[in-house]
Amino acid sequence: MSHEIKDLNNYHYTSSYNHFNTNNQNMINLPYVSGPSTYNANMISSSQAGFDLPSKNLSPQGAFELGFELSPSSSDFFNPSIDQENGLYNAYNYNSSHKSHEVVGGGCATIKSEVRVSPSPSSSEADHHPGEDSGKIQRKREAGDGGEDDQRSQKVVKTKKKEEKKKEPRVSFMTKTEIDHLEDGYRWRKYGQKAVKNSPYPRSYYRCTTQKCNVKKRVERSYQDPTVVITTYESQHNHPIPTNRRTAMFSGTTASDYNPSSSPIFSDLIINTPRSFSNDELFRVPYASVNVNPNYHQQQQGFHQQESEFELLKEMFPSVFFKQEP
DNA sequence: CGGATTTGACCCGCGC
DNA sequence: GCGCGGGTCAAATCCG
Repeated sequence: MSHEIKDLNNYHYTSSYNHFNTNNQNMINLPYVSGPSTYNANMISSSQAGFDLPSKNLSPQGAFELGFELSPSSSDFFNPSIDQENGLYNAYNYNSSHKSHEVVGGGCATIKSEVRVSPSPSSSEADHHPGEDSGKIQRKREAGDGGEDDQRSQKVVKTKKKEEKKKEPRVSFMTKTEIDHLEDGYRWRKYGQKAVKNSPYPRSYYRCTTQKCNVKKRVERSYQDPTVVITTYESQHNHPIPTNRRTAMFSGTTASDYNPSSSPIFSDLIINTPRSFSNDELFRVPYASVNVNPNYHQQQQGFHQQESEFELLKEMFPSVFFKQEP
């Protein structure tokens, strides 16, 4: 069955931000909000948001704790570190020494659907992400081409795999929704499903259907809170959102209409400010891009630091930042 | 009929 | 070395 919700108004809504959803998805206020390591902690602080957090989450790291408890694999994705090699998130001035205090830095966060963004480096030794797709495919192909070269090929592949693993940015976030596969504007093909240890809920594996785009995402439901869906994106899209997939996120809201402080959307989404990522930037800049010219190629042209930061975010969460033209 | 999903098999890395 | 768990493949199946 297709997971597309073609008939729903929220078709274009991104899963992770489905608190914007005006349709009936049984969205429930999430009592915790957190950002990830890099974006995260500073962006959203659950413990200070005044939610009715479970007692176990009352610590500044409450949200993280929940995330880590969800599943062993999930915890990897919330690893609050950064890939210093690819430097992908360096723009956020992340300092790993702050990782245990990032959440503290936040102010008030009000959000209806939790957004846990966690660009996790794959470089960590503890970050075990076996089975990198490209590597496997290559391995199989090479193995099939010539038997004598198998071992040598495999060694090369293994090396490549390690290198690739180090450079795969991951972003995880949790969404309170009953929908398993949430729309984010891109087209995905499900290529696998596995049972998750200690969880009655399976984990689904999706791959971006766009050619030459090796972005993958995993979707699993928290066994502790079945209403929470954990989505993990791996790598970045190298293409714009498919044009036939329109993001209705901001439909009805024009550039002139938009006001972060008064918007019914963002009035519920007040995210803490990362050290190098202010609220103003978080919302104003993307909107500027959205409303002025949501063109992918222009995204490619990061003119300064702020924009480059948003490029990453926009790629990670395109449907948050883009309004696709009809 | 083409594309998406399902699902069992397989591979790999890691821990013991 | 072996077992386990995560991740992927690919044939079968489903569906519009």
